[in-house]
Amino acid sequence: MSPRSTVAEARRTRARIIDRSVALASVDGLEGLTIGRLAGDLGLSKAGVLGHFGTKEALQLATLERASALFTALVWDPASAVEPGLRRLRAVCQNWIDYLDHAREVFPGGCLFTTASVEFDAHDGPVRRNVARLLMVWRRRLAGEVRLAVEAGELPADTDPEQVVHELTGIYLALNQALQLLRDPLAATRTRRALDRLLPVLAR
Amino acid sequence: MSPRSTVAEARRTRARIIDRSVALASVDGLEGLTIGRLAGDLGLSKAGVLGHFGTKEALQLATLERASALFTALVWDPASAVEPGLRRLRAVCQNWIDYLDHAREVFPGGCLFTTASVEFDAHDGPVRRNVARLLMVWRRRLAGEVRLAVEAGELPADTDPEQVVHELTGIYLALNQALQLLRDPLAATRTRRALDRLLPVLAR
DNA sequence: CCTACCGATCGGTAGG
DNA sequence: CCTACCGATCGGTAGG
Repeated sequence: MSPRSTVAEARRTRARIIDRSVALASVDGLEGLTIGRLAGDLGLSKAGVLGHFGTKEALQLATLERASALFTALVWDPASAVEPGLRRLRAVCQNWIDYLDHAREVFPGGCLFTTASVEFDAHDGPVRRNVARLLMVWRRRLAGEVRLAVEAGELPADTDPEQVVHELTGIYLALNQALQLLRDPLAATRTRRALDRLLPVLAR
Repeated sequence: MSPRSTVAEARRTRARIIDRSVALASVDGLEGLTIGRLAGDLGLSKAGVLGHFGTKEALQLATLERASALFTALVWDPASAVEPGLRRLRAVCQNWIDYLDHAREVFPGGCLFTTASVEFDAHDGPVRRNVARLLMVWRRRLAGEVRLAVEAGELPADTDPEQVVHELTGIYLALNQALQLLRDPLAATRTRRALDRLLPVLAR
C-alpha cells in the first residue's frame, strides 16, 4: 500500500497547478494568468495555490520552466537519435511544426513562448529575462545543428547559421499566427514550402 | 472648468486619449490597457475617458483603428507614388522595416498588431475579428503588389503571391522579436538579407 | 468632463 | 491546504 506522504502529495498538487497554469497562460498569457482562476479550476483556495510559489512572478517562472521542459521533450529529444547534419536539422524543424500544430492539449492557445515574448518584450524583470534566455538557448542549439549540416557538406560552406536561425524563427512565428489567429488550413503546407526554400536548396 | 466643452474640444480630447492609448497598448497590450492608467496619464477622470467610448472594448477598437491609420500612413502611403511592380513592393517592404525599427515614438513597445494578434488569438470577439481583418487586408494588398511584379515580369511567372506574403509576414514577426525582445543590433540587416533571398532572386 | 460611488476581482497575508 | 481578511484597482454607472 502507498503510505500517505504529505510531501509527495504537495509535489503532485504543485505539478497539477503548473500544468493547468501552462494551459491557461497559453490562452491568456503569463500576465493574464490569475491565481483566482487557477484556484477555481483546480478546486483549491487562492492561498492554497499561492502557497506553492509565494508570488505570482514565481508562478510565472515555474510555468515557463515547465513549458520549456515540454518543448524540449517534444522538439529536441525525439531528434537526438537522428544522425547529425541536415537530417537531424530537418527532424527538429518537423517536430517544431508538430509542436505548434498538434500540441493543442498542452498549449491550447498556441506557443507560450511566442505569447510571453510579446507580452514581456517591453517590461524588464525576471520573466522577460527568462523568456529571452530560453529563446537564445534554442537559437544557439539550432545554429549548432545548422553548423553540423554545413560541416557535413549538406549546406553550402558560406551558410551563415545565425541568419538561417533568424529566418527559421520567422517561419515559426508566421506558422503560429496562421494557425492561431488566421486559422489558415494551408499554414503547415506554407511552412514546409518555406523550409524547403530555406534549407535544402543546395543539398540536392 | 470646462464641463461644457465645444464639440471640437471634445474631439481633440478624444484624439489625445486615443494617441496615448496606442502608445500604452503597444507596451502593455490592448488588454493590459486600463482606463485608470490612461486617465492618470492625461490628467482626466476615469469617467471622462470612458465617456468618449462607452466601454473598454470600444476604446480597444478605436485604438486599433488609429494604429491602422498610422500604419497606412507610414507603410502604404509613401509607396503609392512608386511605379507598380518590384520597385513598389520593395518600397513597401523597406517602409515596413522602418515602421518596426524607427516608429518608437508612436509604438514604444513595438508593433501593436503583433501584440494584439497574440493577445486575442485565443479569444473570440470584435477585437480579435478586427485584428484578423486588418492583417488580412494588408496580406491581400501585399499579394496584389507581388502579383503586379509578376505581371511586370520582375518575378517568376510561377510565383505564389500568397506564399510570398506568408513568408514576408514571418520576416516581419522575426524582426519585431529581434528588435523588442532580443535587442539584436543585427536585426535590420538580417531582415534585409532575408528579403533579398525571398524577393529579387529571379529578378536579375 | 467632473465627483462619488458600485460590485467584482486582483495579488498577497495572518493564522491555524 | 484552509478560512478570513487586507488595500488597491478593475470596468462601469448615476447624476450633474
